[in-house]
Amino acid sequence: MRVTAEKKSATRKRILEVAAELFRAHGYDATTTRDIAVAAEIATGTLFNYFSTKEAIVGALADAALVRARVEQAKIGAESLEEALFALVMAELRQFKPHRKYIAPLLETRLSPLAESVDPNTGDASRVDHLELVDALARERNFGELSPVALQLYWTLYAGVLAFWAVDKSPKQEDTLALLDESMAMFAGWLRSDHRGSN
Amino acid sequence: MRVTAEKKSATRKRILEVAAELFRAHGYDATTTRDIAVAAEIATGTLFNYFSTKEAIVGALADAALVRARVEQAKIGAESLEEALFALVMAELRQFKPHRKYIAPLLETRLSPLAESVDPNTGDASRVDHLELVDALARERNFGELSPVALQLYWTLYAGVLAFWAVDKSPKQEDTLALLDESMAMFAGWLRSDHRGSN
DNA sequence: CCGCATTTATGAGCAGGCTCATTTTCTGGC
DNA sequence: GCCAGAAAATGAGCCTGCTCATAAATGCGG
Repeated sequence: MRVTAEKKSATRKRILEVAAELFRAHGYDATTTRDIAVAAEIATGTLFNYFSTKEAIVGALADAALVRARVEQAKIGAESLEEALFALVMAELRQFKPHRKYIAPLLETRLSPLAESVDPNTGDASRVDHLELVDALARERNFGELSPVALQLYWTLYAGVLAFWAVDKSPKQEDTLALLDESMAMFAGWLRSDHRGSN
Repeated sequence: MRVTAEKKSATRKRILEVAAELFRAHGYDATTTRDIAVAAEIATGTLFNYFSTKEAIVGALADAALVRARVEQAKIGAESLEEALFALVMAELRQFKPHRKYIAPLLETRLSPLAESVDPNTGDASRVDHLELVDALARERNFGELSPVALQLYWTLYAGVLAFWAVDKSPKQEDTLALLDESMAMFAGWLRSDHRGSN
């Protein structure tokens, strides 16, 4: 039973490795699920015992990156809310970087609030996690609990930054930094004027 | 030649009509291109002589709605920038309303800045148009020309509102109005503090 | 060791978006 | 009318994500 469990997780790992490699080499669309299965030395059907969807494979790669980003973020001390949010997103972008070329299709479906309508046990756990962290960072700095509208606005801005980053053609994606900076400044400024003011 | 041209545009119109009807009745995914072709009394292949993609059909429906929205918007006089932008987006939402149930898949690909990377002669004409109008509205009210970052931020907020609206479950989508209001207030406030201040 | 149950792997096959070689329809000059 | 060339229509068929009936593999009580 243990041997089998190990083999199973080894297969899963192998799928993720070969998929990442193929996606990086040929892009998301040009990599077929059959390609991945062959490279991982399993049957096509078996692939779908491990991941319910082609997109779920990229999703798993992204989740792993987000976990690493969270660890990185926890080490950073930031004064203002702007700085803390900036650092949070930067940590994620650093981890996403190797996957930048093929992660776009995932971002579209995963960042969109359109995805939120589906049942809550799906992959929007990462969104909930992220928003909880943002809320905690705001509370630590004496902003009240963030309203649903505030969270929605934050998420929109966050999604906008990631989407921009995915296609940012400036040499080192420095344009994304500028956008992120302005986005977080805008959000924090709005929070202070529109919310604290009425507290 | 003229007769033919008329017949061609009649076919196009017929495709759009039956597609809208089928999408409304069964949703975007459940409606196949074969269904549309049968309902329009043409062959599957012919459908793709008129629209290069299934999504392009929804795109054409959306474009028509946007044209009507623009007409509606031109009639509205608004004082502040917030009010003008609010009115602009409201006009679009009113026109999109009949298509709300099936328009979501289109929004994902069309609103995302991810789409901007492709060549500029594609469907992002509507984005350029919209942003030019926003820029004009801002100029009329003595904001300077909007910077690329400002336009990017605006577009992100706009996309966030539309995406929210598409899945808004409040009875009359009144939650969308609140979000739109806050979004535009945030944007206009940021414009004033961050940009005019340094002029 | 041996059935037996449960879990996992397999690949033929389906569905649906889209293509393209072929056929049909149209047009303009004689 | 009639014919050549252009434009449009056609539907068989390709590709690819995904499913599902079937077959192996594994674990376990006796």
